[in-house]
Amino acid sequence: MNGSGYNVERNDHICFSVTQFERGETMDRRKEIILAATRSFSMFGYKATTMDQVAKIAKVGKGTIYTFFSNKEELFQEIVRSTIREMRSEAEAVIDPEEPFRLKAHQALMKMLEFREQHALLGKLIEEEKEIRTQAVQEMLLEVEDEIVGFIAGKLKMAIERGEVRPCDPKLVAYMLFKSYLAFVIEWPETRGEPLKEETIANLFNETLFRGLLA
Amino acid sequence: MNGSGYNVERNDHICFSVTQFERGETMDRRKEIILAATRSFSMFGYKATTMDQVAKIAKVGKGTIYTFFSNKEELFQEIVRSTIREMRSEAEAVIDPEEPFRLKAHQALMKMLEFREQHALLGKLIEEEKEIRTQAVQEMLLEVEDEIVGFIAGKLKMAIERGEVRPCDPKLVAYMLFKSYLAFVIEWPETRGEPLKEETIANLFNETLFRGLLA
DNA sequence: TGATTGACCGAATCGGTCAACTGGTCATTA
DNA sequence: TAATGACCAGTTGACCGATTCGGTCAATCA
Repeated sequence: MNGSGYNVERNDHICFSVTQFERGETMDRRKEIILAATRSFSMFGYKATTMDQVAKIAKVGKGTIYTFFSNKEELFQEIVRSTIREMRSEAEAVIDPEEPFRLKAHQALMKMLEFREQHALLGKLIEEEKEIRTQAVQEMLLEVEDEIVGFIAGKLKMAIERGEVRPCDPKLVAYMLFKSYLAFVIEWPETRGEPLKEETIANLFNETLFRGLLA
Repeated sequence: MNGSGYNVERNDHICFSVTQFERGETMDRRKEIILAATRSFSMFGYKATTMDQVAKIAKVGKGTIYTFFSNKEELFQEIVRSTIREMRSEAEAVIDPEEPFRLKAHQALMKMLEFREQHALLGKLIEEEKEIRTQAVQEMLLEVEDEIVGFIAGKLKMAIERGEVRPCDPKLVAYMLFKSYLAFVIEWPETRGEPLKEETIANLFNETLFRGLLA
């Protein structure tokens, strides 16, 4: 653990021989495994994904997986965490500190809505947590929620200090934003059939919550 | 079905003899059954409530229940629907048309938070749907969601026409209000341990969403 | 005579068992 | 020496008899 909010794994077990590393073979194997596992987790969920299956799709022996990841759960965590890291850095990248709060919020939201594949993974995991309550999935989703809510809350806190946003409890508002986002992106399509247009969702947030937050 | 949004059952099977009806005995039996079933559904949920149990609590023979309700699911629907009707009329009662939108919204929200404490039924059903996915409960909760979202959307539409609320898609905003409400009332206590104070929730809504909706 | 009842029935559910599967290891291989 | 897949122990879920439950109806009651 470090103080930045991310868990940085101790990767002692990843020790490349120079030749292999130079030829890029080891990284390819690792990447293939992650790619295969990501696809399988997205399609079948955590529990229904077998390590044999991952090995087969990645075209490696099962034992090879265990030279990179100490067990199934760690492979899973690595995938979900790097997904979240990627989303976070893209969000940061799209936020221009010079712009007003509402525009920044709108742009960040639009950027998040672009992550279709990542949404597919999270959607599958949420489904699995609802239907079979896999413990590893439950724990991971809680971590994801904390991570995202914490991120949003941090941004809100700064905006409040800058006087751009009226004083409020950033944690609660961030929680509301996150849950509303999930409701529209994941739950609405499930019960109402058709997913909402990205623009529709972004405009809705912009015209209600983002507007209501302004100082 | 009729057009008003409620299902009005064809009650051909309820034919009172004049004497019994005058003595109020038939209505008492029906009420006792509904009371017993409401208590049992609230305490144990739909699946764990047996018809023998309901008959015992209501102090009637099991067969008597089937003279009023054609099966367990219909009894259940009758109870949930009348609970929703009650919620609806309590909400209507607390809304003073003369008051400004934000105050009405705030008061209705407070009333709902209060209602929830007195009526454990819906909370129990949400718990059951999450834990054992009883189909009858799932279907009923979807109907409840539609009913409530429709109700809120109607109020919003009127407020928009009155010029009190800025133009927006009432269905989407109502959905967001409903889902946020559930997030704070049901999910927050589950993952964060302590439930939020009613006042905290109501103020949060008031200071963000309700404010953002104003024309 | 018509309302009420609870014993009864078939269907659904439960708990217990065991074969099949899965995560993880490690001796063998190239 | 990195990669592998046969192998092992622990877990799972398909299967099955026993039990419970929703719903019926002939007998009872007022």
